[in-house]
Amino acid sequence: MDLSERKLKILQAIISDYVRTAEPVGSRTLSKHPELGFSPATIRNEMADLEEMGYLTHPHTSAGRVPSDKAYRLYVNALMEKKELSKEEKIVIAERLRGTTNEFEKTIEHAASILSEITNLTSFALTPKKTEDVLKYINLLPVDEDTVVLMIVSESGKVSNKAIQMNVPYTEENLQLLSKTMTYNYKGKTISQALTNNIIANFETDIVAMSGLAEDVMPNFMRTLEDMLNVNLYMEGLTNIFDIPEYSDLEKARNFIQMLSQKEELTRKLIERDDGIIVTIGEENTDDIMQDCSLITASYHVDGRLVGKIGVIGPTRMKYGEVTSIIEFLTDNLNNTFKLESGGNEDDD
Amino acid sequence: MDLSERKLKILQAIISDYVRTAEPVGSRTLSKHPELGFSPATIRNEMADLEEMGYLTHPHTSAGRVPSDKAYRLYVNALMEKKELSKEEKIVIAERLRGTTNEFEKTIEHAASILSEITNLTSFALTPKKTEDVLKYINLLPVDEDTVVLMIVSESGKVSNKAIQMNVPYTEENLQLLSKTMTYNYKGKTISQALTNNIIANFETDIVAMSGLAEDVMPNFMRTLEDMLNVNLYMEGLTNIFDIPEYSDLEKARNFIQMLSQKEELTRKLIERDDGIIVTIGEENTDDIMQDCSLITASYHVDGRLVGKIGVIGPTRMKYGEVTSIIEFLTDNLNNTFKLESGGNEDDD
DNA sequence: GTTAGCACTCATCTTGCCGGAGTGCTAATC
DNA sequence: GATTAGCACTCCGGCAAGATGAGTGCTAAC
Repeated sequence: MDLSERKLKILQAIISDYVRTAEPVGSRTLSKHPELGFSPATIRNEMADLEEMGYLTHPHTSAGRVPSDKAYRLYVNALMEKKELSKEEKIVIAERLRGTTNEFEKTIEHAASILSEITNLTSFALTPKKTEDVLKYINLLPVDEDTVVLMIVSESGKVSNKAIQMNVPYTEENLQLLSKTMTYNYKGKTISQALTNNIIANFETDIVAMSGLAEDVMPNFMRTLEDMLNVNLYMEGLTNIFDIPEYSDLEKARNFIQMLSQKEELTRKLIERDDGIIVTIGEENTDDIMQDCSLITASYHVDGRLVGKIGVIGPTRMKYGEVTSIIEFLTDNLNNTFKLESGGNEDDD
Repeated sequence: MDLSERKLKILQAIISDYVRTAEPVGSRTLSKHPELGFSPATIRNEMADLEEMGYLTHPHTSAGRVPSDKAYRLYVNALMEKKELSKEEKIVIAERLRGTTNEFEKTIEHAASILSEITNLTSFALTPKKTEDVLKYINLLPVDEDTVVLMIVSESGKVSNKAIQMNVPYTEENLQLLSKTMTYNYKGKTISQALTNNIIANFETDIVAMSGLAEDVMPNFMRTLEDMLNVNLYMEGLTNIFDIPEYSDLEKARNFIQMLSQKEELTRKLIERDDGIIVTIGEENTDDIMQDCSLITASYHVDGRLVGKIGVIGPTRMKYGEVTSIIEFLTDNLNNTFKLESGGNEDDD
């Protein structure tokens, strides 16, 4: 059941009108489109067909047509033209992104805020999950009698640490030995590899004198590794939702904001999305609560290895072409930023 | 112009009714109050007086009376009874607070979430500003040829660090020397003292060999100290606002949420509030945007020295007595938690 | 000083009406 | 056979009129 050229044109016109105005589109309005030289009646017939095929719906008998999720899907897959950003726009975005401090987290946060400003949608950005980050250096430092600081440095320049309360007395020598052993065992391993490889077992047999020390240190080491995997979620333009007619209903606005307030859950959902630019439209979202939203996410890369996410969430009625172009440009930009300038010059915390 | 006993009683009844129902209170309703054995007409006269004195307002002629901010202020200062929490409530709260992991930040976050749940308002919590935190130990650690990790440990157990890209080559010996000098100079100083006391000047004259090193390190040291002063703002129950009749207007809800989205600004405002339980009602807030909100904040202490904030924000029509009692109990609880268990057992980040 | 009574005000809810936008169907037209 | 004009029909949204009811202010009586 292929769509005729004409049906496609009509569908496209309906989508573009509806996206612009948020009003159901009628046959008369459409017949005035320059590319559509047909009378309203003809268009009505075509629209009736399109409705039967599931591409359009009808809020009520005497209203115009509204695109269905299926129509948006078709649009995104086939009809949509990616809007190439103008030179000026590109410059503005690039400038604003570069204008930030060169702190990693701040740059990400800023990218989200730019995105929400340009698209007038709610945007978010997720810092990379450091599963693939490689351990470089582990050290244990004496602070006072019963406190030792564990420090872990990774290739990406991230430094993590934890103050450990020691239950057994330690000597500086033992501490150094343990540091070296740990570095020897874990250096070059990714965090996720390290997490599945607890070397405490070896200690217990190998070096009896250190087993007590290791028992104090290793659980903390593991927990710190886990902490290193934590990602930050930045969100911007939450109140943009109030400008969107679809959410002029208080109950809907509430649900939307409530959904976005559940940061842990949201983070989980965003992380598990595939890489690249992914568009999910309305019902395609597995989540009940997101059934009338569309979500566009993209991944950016740090050092070509760590993967973060950035994207927008908004009503199914959104400018898919424009938004994807912007996100694409933005992630390209981030990829470059984090390729060239990356190194140890980033911040912990 | 003192208020008669009777006027006070009437005012109190109006406030308690209005807080409960969110509806303007009429004379007939009031005359049915058990403590108010007067006819509606008498009460009307008194209400007219109270209105003249600025304690009541009138949405329109044929509506009941609504308390003004001035009335709430009087209520909070003199009329309100602090509601002593019941044993069960106390136990529930204490249990839930204790049930969290013993990570500092998580506990604070959890406290905010408990607070918003119990009060049905929007709550927030601010981690302590560490201005008064005392430096304990500073170390510089070689990582690779041009990377050094700066580590700062404070009395409160906070460990901060920063990977530094070195522009000049270093020797391990120099590094140690600099570490020691810095520790010697800064140990026992508070962060705010340290920030106003850049010792780089001394280096340039004293130890020429190290001046290059210090020039690389010191700016990073200062920046890290500044970072250590950053506080985290947790917010919970943002969508509770939608349950409050005052905010059933979309525009108002939007403004409220927009205000709370500006985290930096909000943080600043909260920090600069006085310690102890502070209630600001409606117009008392210096901020335009908060003129129809009331804000209740309290401070909690860590180690008796560092001060954090916790509180709620909601409509001026709120249960001041109940809320302040809850906040008081919660901060007492936090104070105890952070007095006994504090030490080095907290997390960075 | 207190209260009953009464006229008056004003918001809100209900109802009915009308206009406009848009549809579906049929018959005429190209 | 595809296209179009015409027309009856549907439904939403806005508006006005009227009814309702809560509450007030004032006056006069208790």
